[in-house]
Amino acid sequence: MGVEMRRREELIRATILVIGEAGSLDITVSRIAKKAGVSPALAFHYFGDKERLFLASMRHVLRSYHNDVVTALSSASTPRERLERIVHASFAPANFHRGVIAAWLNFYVLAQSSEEAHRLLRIYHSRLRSNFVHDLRPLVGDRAETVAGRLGALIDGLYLRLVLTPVESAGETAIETVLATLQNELNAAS
Amino acid sequence: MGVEMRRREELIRATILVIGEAGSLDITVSRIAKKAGVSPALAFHYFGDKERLFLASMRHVLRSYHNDVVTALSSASTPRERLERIVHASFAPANFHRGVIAAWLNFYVLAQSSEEAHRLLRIYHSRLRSNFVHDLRPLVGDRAETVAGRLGALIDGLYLRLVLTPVESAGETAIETVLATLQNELNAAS
DNA sequence: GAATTCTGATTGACCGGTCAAACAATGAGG
DNA sequence: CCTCATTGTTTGACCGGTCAATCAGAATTC
Repeated sequence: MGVEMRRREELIRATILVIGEAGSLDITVSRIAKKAGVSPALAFHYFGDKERLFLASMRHVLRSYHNDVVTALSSASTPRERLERIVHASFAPANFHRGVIAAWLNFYVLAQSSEEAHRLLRIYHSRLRSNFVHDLRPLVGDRAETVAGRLGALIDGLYLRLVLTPVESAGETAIETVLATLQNELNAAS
Repeated sequence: MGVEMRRREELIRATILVIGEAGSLDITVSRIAKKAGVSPALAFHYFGDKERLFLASMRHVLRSYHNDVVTALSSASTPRERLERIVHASFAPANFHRGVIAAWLNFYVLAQSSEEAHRLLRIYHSRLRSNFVHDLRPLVGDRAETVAGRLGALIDGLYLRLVLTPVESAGETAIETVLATLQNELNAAS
């Protein structure tokens, strides 16, 4: 039983790596399988088709990010502190590997033609939004929705630009940017 | 001589349309040619290969955006007014068609594997940045660079989310968002 | 009739997906 | 212990289809 799981994880890991190398979804299942040390047929056996393999990989990324956020929030008390934790988690090192960023970008592309990808992406958006809103409410009142939307867009935009400049310190800079914008919004609300 | 130009423009227009329909670059030259009312071979004759056709289309989009900005700036006087014009131009209706947005998104994807796409994208980034910096300098002094980066990332992020929710009024909302963020930054600087 | 514009036909390579069968692990019956 | 059957795991070989790119030459223009 454990064999199947190990193979699935191996293939998912390989998928992210190969997407990082290619920068796009224009990759072959053979290449992924080779990186996973397995025959292409096995990938089809476990995942059905190429799209499902990619979606499984993306679900893995999403779950990982979600866990980071939950963990970060568990030890925070004040709304302000919780907001900062969310921002930090959003730019955690685990999300900063080439493959993960490239996968995100291509996830947006796929969301335009795949119903399932679209669904998953909306879940991510609404989770992020609701996390923000929950802790913004006590600080900015009914502007919480608006501010949450802005911060979410800013985070996505910063990631988008990261695709081009994979600098090591970019994570810290991005965090500062979002936190400064948050601070501006808090000032504006008072 | 005018024939070649007309065909090129027709093919570029068709390329943007087809990208909009598919949401990705995973499209065939045949499909583009058919939409342009021309044989696939002609597309190869004029553009050499598929990538060059797409890059030409993207150059067209970039040039069009640049013209919008220049026009908008020509009739603005104060720095504040100029900044607002840039933001408005960035969300001008011409950029709001499905195809253009999808092309932008896939442009980022291609920039990871195509040197030329990467180059073009950097040009766009540095132009936008320098436009912003020029008019931010008198308003926020040496924070101009930082603020310009933030606004640029925010614009890109808003576009990214537009891919998912092609609402008509999204343009107005996006403009308000960026202008509000700008206002916050101006307040913070004083 | 020369130059330009354009196409139909073709090709050669590649790739997603299938399938039948080999191989390994487990365990029940003797 | 040793069959032997059952189930899960894995692969090599293969196929149908697609598509970018080519090319020789037809149509059109000047």
